Amino acid sequence: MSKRSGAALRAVYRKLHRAFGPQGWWPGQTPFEVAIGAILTQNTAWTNVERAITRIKSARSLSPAALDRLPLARLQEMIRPAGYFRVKAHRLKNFLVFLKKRGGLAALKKLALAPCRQALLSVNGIGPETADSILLYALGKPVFVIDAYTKRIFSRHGLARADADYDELQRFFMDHLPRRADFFNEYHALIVRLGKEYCRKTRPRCAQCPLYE
DNA sequence: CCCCAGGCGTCCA
DNA sequence: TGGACGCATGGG
Repeated sequence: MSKRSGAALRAVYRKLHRAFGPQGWWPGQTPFEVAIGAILTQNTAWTNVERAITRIKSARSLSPAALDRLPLARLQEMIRPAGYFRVKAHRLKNFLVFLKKRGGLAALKKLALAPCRQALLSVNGIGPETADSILLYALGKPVFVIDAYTKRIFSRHGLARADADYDELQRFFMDHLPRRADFFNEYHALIVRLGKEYCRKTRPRCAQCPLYE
């Protein structure tokens, strides 16, 4: 069962990679930008996050110090296009306080995976997916990111239980795949690509999914 | 008009 | 421990 699951997961990866090629994730130039994007994209279309990040950049505020100096109300207006802007402004501020206390992302990166994850999860507004996105795409840690697309795709294709929670699903991937950051990076990016194009909730193009090939 | 998007915290049984 | 609910903008 363990071996077969691993083979199935690797087969899915091969199909996705053949269909879409390398995705070059995360869309963001610095670890800090990646982390900010990870918070802003919570339950939100990425195009809206891009608008918000563009506005932050235009204001020359895309750094921990500059964002920290920004009054809450100004931050809210800046990230308004990303939705949930009041909630997310607080979450960004919480993250900035955390970063300052921890000595920045570079210091955080020196920690081992488990304590680093635990630290991120202690921030109010950073849950498992956001923490894992930061760990993988900002800090280069070998952790598998689970998101709504992952659950939907793998349960629709009968490869995972529909009622599996986050940690269960993550263990499923991490116990059956080689734990390499660049591999997890590409795999998750491909899942999102597939999800956006072929695995929406309402199944517009479900039948043309490249996984059926 | 409707549904949807790369979640999370809070509240309550 | 887990389900309901609020949070909000922009696109289809």
